[in-house]
Amino acid sequence: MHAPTRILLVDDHAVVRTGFKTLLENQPDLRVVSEAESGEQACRQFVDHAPDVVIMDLSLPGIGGLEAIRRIVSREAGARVLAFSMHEDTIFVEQALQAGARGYIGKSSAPVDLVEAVRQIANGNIYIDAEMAQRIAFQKTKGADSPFQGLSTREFEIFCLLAEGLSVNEISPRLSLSSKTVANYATQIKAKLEVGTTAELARLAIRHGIVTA
Amino acid sequence: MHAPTRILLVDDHAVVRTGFKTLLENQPDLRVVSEAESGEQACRQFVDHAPDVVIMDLSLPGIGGLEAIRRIVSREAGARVLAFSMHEDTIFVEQALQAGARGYIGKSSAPVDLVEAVRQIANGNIYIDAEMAQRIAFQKTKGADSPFQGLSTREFEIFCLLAEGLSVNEISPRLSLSSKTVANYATQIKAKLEVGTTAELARLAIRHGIVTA
DNA sequence: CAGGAACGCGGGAATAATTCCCGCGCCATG
DNA sequence: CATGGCGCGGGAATTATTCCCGCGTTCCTG
Repeated sequence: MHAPTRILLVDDHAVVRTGFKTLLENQPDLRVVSEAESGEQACRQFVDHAPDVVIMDLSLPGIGGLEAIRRIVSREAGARVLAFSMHEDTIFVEQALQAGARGYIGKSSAPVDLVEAVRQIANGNIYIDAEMAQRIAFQKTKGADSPFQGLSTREFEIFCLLAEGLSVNEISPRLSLSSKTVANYATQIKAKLEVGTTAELARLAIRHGIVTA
Repeated sequence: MHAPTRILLVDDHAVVRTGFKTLLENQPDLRVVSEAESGEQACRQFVDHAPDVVIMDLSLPGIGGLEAIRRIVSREAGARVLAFSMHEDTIFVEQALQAGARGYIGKSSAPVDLVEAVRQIANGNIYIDAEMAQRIAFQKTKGADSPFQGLSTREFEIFCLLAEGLSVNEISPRLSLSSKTVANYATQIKAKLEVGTTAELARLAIRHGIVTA
């Protein structure tokens, strides 16, 4: 029997944190040794407690979860971080893994998956929410690394203006184009980005830092 | 000793639900008798189990939490619903109470507050997250208004869905409304918020934390 | 309790936007 | 030099949006 896996739990919602903690500590091989409710705090707790696994919510106040992961991993390259997020967008998974996380569980994960994920990560493996993994794999085959790479220059330009909230009829004079042309581009852009509405398009742009909210 | 308070727990995140349940059932006087992960399911579970208290997440798939509260309360005027949300904007509290909720706890609530809230609601009292209550009170005195306070309940609900990227034709079946009605609301909402496009509307919503990017 | 105002809902009709399909010219790349 | 992507936009059909209207309900308020 090994010593229990020591966990640092990071989430800004106290109720969620408590729930997670209770859930994890029902397992004899897991122990929550520390909690944090912000990215900054998480970094400090990490150096103080040197946990085996960090469970990190991605949507944190202050520096976000992603930045916190980045800082932790840059300090300790072998750090084992399990990212958690309510968001179902695959971009968060990719971002988290990019930042150095070893695993990801999402909103649709069953509680048992959380426990399993922690064990896998503790053993040095990676664990990615099955549904998310599938969706990412699917996207890769379609060649969509960054969703915007598929856009041509003109398309991207118009995409930005749409995301900023301009209408087709505001864009066309600005670019000295027919409104017909801009409308056609807009249709094409939405198809390429797989969004149905300009609101979705705006959110996508904001997520990627293309425009500010 | 009374019989334990029977609770219906509604949240679409399985992990959160499990956490809440564990937390609640550590209390001898509380019992989770049923769970639901969508508004529709919540309505059905409500009639099936007639719980003493419903704990309702406001951000649900399908019909939202607000709509679910409205349906439950319209069926059973005395229903005791405790609204819960991750959002920190006071507008959600106001909307939830408007819809018929008897209480509200927010993201910053401590676990003990959740338990306390349930007990208060079960006793027929109301319970509003202290921080939220203060902020609302403060806003009232200040006359400091969020641009959304001019929206009616229905308008706000549709505003959220539009901001999330749903089209008029996706919203109308979800709320059991004519697409004509939703389209009319959309026009009205854009006029009230002084935006010309749904992309602007989405950015506005994101800026105010109504929806996430 | 009557009157008014705000809300929720949706039809009708005109207008505007979106979409699909098409063609043209350009220019780079194999 | 042909092939394919890009930029540009017209035509036509389809949808969406908008403005205006009415109806019923509810909730005050005088």
